[in-house]
Amino acid sequence: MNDISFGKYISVLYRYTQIIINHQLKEYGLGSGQYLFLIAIAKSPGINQKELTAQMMNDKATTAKALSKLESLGYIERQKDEADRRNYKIFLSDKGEAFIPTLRAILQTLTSTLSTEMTASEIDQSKELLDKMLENAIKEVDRLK
Amino acid sequence: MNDISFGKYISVLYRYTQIIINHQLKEYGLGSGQYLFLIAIAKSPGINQKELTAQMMNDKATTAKALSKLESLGYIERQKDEADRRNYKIFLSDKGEAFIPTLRAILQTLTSTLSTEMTASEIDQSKELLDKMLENAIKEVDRLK
DNA sequence: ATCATATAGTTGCAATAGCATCCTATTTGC
DNA sequence: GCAAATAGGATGCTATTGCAACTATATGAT
Repeated sequence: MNDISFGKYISVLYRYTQIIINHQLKEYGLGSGQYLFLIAIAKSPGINQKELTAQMMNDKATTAKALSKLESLGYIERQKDEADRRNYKIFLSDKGEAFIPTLRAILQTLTSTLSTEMTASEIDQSKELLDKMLENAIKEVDRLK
Repeated sequence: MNDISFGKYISVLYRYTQIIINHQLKEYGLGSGQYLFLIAIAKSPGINQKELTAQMMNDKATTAKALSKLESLGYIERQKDEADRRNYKIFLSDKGEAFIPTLRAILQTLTSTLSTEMTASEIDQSKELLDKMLENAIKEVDRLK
């Protein structure tokens, strides 16, 4: 009946959500590669790139590039950590702070869009199941490294 | 409790599954960008690129590039459709046919990995919920175009 | 029959992302 | 105290992907 593999579901869903988010962020000069970093920085002002990389679960190179773009667009500022000059402390700029509510609204809209015609309990279930799959994927990737 | 957005779940899960699949396909010269095409061609020998693009839900350029790679690696063959010389008919080569069982096993392993510690009914539910989200995403993307 | 339009596929470009490597600053071991 | 190892971050390269523009073939309206 439903013989579509998880691999395909995840791939298509990812690419489609990218298209939706890119479309909504375009007018702010941002793309799908940056918005999750803004959310994370808003939650933890002064965070460094290593911690951001861990939270975002990506490569440190990806973090560096996303932050470069956010900095050049004026959404964030990087301050050398004088206590350990290998680190930067990352903060939202005023422009970044001002954008956060808009961004949260955009993300809320995306969540609503994806969960159209789903009950609250189905939404919870979805997150739980995604969470389980993600945990399994993380363990497998750890095994590979 | 669980305030991770769908956007982040989907993004991380996609990237991690890519890492897993890339790792498993590496020894065959393939990457995550090609394997779903092989599955689709195995199911519909002689399919053309437009139909493949529709099934894969991606851009026709992505299809063209994936098929170029599969062809240069010897997994598929493209025959001009003499009835309409704009089309190619896509077939698996002998090498491609021979690889399909291996590929199916790899995908089965991925599915098993992702669904570790999930009951059969949770797996079904996951697919149903992914399916709903995907339908919603498709509708939204249609709206944007 | 001809010319406009539509369609299948290709190519160029840009964005995202991971891996490997490099650089500089810090820490550790002797 | 200094050499070696480690750590945070940057850079180069490659793969995947989407969009836009292009080519070549086919269809349709006049």
